[in-house]
Amino acid sequence: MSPALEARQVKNADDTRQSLLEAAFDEIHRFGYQAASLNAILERTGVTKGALYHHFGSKLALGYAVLDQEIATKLESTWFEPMRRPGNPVDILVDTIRKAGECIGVDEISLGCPLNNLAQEMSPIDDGFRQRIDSLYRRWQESISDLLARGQREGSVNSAINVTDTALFVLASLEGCMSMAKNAQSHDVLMSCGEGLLHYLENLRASPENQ
Amino acid sequence: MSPALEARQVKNADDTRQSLLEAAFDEIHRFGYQAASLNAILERTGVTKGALYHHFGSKLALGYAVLDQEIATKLESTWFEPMRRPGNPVDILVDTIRKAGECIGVDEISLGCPLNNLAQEMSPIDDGFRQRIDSLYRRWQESISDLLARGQREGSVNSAINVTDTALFVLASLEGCMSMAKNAQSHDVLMSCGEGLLHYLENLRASPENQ
DNA sequence: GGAGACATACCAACCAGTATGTATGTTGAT
DNA sequence: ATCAACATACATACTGGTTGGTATGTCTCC
Repeated sequence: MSPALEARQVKNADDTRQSLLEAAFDEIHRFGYQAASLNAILERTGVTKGALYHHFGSKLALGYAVLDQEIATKLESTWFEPMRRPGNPVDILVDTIRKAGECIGVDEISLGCPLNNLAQEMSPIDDGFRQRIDSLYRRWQESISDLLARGQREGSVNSAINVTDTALFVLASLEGCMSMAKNAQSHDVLMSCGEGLLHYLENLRASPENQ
Repeated sequence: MSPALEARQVKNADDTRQSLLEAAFDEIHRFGYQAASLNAILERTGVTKGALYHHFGSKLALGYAVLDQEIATKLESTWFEPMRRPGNPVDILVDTIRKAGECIGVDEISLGCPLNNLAQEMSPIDDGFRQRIDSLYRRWQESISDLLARGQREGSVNSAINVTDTALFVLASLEGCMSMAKNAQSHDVLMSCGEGLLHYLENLRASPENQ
């Protein structure tokens, strides 16, 4: 009975913590970190300020936790994990990008990529944010470069390209396309900009005579 | 004597206004629009709050003025104007990008592109900002697509590409490269990411047999 | 004497953060 | 088995500081 009670209490505490993280993610996604209001987060969750400061020592700690937990897990499931699956690397890259682009709503488009939002806002003014964002971008870049490197070993990706630099450019273009679509608030812009990226990716395939 | 005195007074007023615009640009560039402090701007310029509200009706009006005047003129001189000059279009594009990348300091890199910063922060929460930013991006895209279209007419650019979509992707990649470099706070990242873009631009040239 | 170009003093709203209180367990000694 | 001591997980009320904005006064130039 003791472990059951303990489990229930712990789960309730974890629930409040999680609901705070989710509300904070949304608030930050909408207004940015600096303009995010703790009071607004508390109002939406029904949690009190005492509870918030029990779980997170400061607004900064809450922001870091949003990055480390909410944003990192979202990236893992929609980008990193699909890219580890077997298959033709360029096909996988194209599929992952296309799938991410297709299943996104107009409201999500206009809110933009949460990671890029935080990067643009916080990296120049807080090194804690910057380093956390940097490590996530590095993992993202590595997911792509690992994929391309495998393609080179298997002969499906042009062996002349530098996979590290190419992965960086692909990631930059990806974020750039989302930025343009965000400001235009247009799914069409995302798609026609994405077409440019997909066209670039096709050029990465090994030319037939080399295969 | 009368016109001279008038000129001096008018010039003083214009000077105040201009120094407010410049300080506001810098403050917004550093901290974003929402976190930009009017008091900080006043402190740096030595202008009083009464003077600020004499020239600008609100913080929003000041923000719009920074976009319409400061940012727009900077874009014109470093991007739009060079692209209207005669010469091989792809060469011009490459030169303009390379030149912009070379003469930028590390501190400017970590502050990022002022237009992109404002776009990411403000476009979802204020339509006045969004529309102004959108029109600037459209002019930027047009500068590029006009250049590419001229190249197609002159036979130096691959006639198969859609110049509008290509210009959009080039612009997106450009902003993406600057975003990655901003977060990495690294000139090297800007350069190696920019190499990816320049490599893409080379593919836009008309293939020899078609010339 | 009236308009342009400020200067000074002030205000209500909001912000992150804190001090204090409390209800509910958990634990260890008797 | 019971009770004191302690810890967790909050809840309430408050504080000092900052924010954008305004009301009013002043000085100069035409």
